[in-house]
Amino acid sequence: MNAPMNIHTCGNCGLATMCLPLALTQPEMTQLDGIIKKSAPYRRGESIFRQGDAFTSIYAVRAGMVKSTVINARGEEQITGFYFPGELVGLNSLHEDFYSGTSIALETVSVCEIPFVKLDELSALLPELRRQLMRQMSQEISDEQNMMLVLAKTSAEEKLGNFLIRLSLRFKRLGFSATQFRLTMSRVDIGNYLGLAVETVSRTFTKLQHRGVIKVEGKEVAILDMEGLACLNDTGEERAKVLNLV
Amino acid sequence: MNAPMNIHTCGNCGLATMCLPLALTQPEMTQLDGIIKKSAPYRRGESIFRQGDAFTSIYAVRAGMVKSTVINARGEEQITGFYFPGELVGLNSLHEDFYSGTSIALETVSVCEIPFVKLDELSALLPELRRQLMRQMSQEISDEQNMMLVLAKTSAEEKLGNFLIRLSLRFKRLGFSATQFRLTMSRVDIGNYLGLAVETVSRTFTKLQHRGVIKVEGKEVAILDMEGLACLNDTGEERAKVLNLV
DNA sequence: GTAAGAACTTGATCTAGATCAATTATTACA
DNA sequence: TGTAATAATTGATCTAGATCAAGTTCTTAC
Repeated sequence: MNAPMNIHTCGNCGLATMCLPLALTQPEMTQLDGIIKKSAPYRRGESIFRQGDAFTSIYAVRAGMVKSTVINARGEEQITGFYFPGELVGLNSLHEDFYSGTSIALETVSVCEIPFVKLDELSALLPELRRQLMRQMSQEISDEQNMMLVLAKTSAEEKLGNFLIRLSLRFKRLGFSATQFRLTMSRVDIGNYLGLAVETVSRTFTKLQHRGVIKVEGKEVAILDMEGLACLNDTGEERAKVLNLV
Repeated sequence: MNAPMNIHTCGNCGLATMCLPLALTQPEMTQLDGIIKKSAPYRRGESIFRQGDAFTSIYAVRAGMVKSTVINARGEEQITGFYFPGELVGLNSLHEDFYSGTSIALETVSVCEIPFVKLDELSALLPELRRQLMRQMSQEISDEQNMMLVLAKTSAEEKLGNFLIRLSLRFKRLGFSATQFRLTMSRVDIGNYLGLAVETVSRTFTKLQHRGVIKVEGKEVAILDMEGLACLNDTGEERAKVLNLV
């Protein structure tokens, strides 16, 4: 009974089952805890690390939402992803000596800082830790490929629909409502991420609302017809055309 | 002197320095060789694995070029990437029990099949192998984020320019000419990958040629002005407007 | 509580690139 | 070596979404 309850550890973290400690035994979790650095929470707009900083650690989000951005060839900021609690930030940088992007808190955010050298060493000893790290990297590759599909192939409606559904799934995984949630990011951020002008994002929200698929009130979104939101492409598109234009 | 020279091993592979064996010692390479399965080369159009197959192995490309595809929500095939010799295919699937996409040989292709369970076990013993695997995964995350930028933000010209430059860099890395190469993939494939109609790909090739930035003859491409190709966005765009319209 | 600035919405117009259609090159195969 | 079949180019037209412009609503700080 040495560890007071108010100290945050992997063992008492509700996210353990969707984060690195997944499948670790108690003593293994303690080992992982041993290398994790805690830090003061970040406030809205603060950066956890910045593009070009020396790469030292990856970060597990513990509370709040984080956005990742890079500066593109044109010098504009481009959002490459949003990260929820239980997700790892910085995995795109460990092949280099510096962070290849900037991570910014979208609200008050707590993270676990995991020095990569130590994580790598520990992953030699703990097979489940190693495998979970790889799985999370693989998952990120997979997610990004999915995002590439969306960006390359789909209309504004489908992009936004897909975006909302993915948010919904992640809220659900965290134990929140899958059908009603608050968007942490601005319309500008959404447009930036989806490759759409802000105006288009706004108009598309309105359009989907008129169609009865969602209900929007500022940042509050309710998904009324999950099925419909998922099928804005084939039947949905056709049905919409029929309903609106004939 | 037991191993005959004509047997392919990591030790005598020219790609070793840009593939998993990077930084391994000779005996370590031999260990890695021990788990790698060789197979007959694949012919153009043949699949190395298919979406939905049980996930068992990742593959290192040894010769030829491979494309990765997935079937999207609309049931259409979408290309998620092209893989050169020295690159790993299948990293996006190791968080699941089945392959999340299909890999197809674009020409005659040789691969090294690496059973993942064995690779994982070996990576516990060989720190440099483990780190290189992670680096290659991280590199892929990074590349895909870059691709997301391109898809989300840029014009047809910039997309194609970026595509050609990335091909160029990879040919160069393999010791081939960075300024003159043969496109292995069709215009349809390029369009599919970049989110453009075939016609637009074709027209954009023509446009870039007229501008003197590249020279195209069917599948043969020569980059005449690398700088210009890289800057189709800012100055390039402006200059082009001035030259063409005023 | 309110003023100033963000963030968001809506409307009007313009354009890059999709789509449709036809022609010309390549490739593959008998 | 000739001929389908396939791939690539070019032209004409159409449209989704960008851009420009003008409100409106929400935040935040004093």
